[in-house]
Amino acid sequence: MPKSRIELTESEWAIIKAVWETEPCTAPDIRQKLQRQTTWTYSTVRTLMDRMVVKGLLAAEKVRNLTIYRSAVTRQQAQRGELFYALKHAFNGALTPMVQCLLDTGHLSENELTELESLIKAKKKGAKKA
Amino acid sequence: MPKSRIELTESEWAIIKAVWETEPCTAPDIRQKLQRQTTWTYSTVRTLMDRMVVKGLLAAEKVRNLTIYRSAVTRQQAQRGELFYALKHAFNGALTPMVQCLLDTGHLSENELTELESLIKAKKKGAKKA
DNA sequence: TGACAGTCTCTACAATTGTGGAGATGTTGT
DNA sequence: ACAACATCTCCACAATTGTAGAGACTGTCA
Repeated sequence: MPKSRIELTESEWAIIKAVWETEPCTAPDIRQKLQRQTTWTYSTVRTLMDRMVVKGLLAAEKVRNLTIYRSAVTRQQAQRGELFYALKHAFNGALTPMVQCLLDTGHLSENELTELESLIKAKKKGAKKA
Repeated sequence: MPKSRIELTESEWAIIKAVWETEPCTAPDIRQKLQRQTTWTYSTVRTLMDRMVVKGLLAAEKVRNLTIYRSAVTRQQAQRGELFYALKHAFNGALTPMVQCLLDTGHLSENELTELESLIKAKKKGAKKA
């Protein structure tokens, strides 16, 4: 049961996404990976990653003089954290208005809408069984 | 077209929600309103609100020695900002996975699911017309 | 007309976040 | 053995965020 409330800053999101795709990895690896999106120096990346270790978002391990990083939270966990944050603060925990807002705002194609419908249907079926 | 990217901290959410419900209002009003949730002093509330004015989240007006505040962004705008933040960072902009996550995580009753279905249906219809 | 209560202004300070420089150290090819 | 390079460690500093005290100002009721 890792971390109940996960909240990431924009920079942290950038880092952890790169880590998920690369782990196990080093700070230089991540810097490399983010080269297109940011101009962060090694120091910057390193500092961010070390702070994330302290927060329990990443795990670090020393091998000789190398520091190997791994994620300490899954993508799902992080996604949920973000979603809950929005849900709780912006929508006072009410799901339906949130989805409503999503529908109102997003430019959804008919296909996507249909897809959502099937998601819900599937969910309904699952719920019934359980 | 006010503010494109709206992002609020937890404290700011607390404040602006109170403002939406009370505006026009003063800092003491808001402090009062938040009494149950926080133990903020007048100074704290005031500082927060003034900073929000600088950011364009609130508007302030002086009447005699009173400072009257109003929201400068609508609830919708703020909600969208929060939602987009999550959407962009946690889900790389992909809506369907986001809804998926919502469904997976939230403990939705059958009723709520049905409600969501009708939302989508309505949306579909609207989209067709447009 | 003075004591209060309510409000304001100004200032401060610690924690977090964003960013990165300087210099030490370890690794390797020649 | 040394130059070149990759990586690390340590430190720094500005901006933002959370939190609030001290003291000035004003309107009001006895």
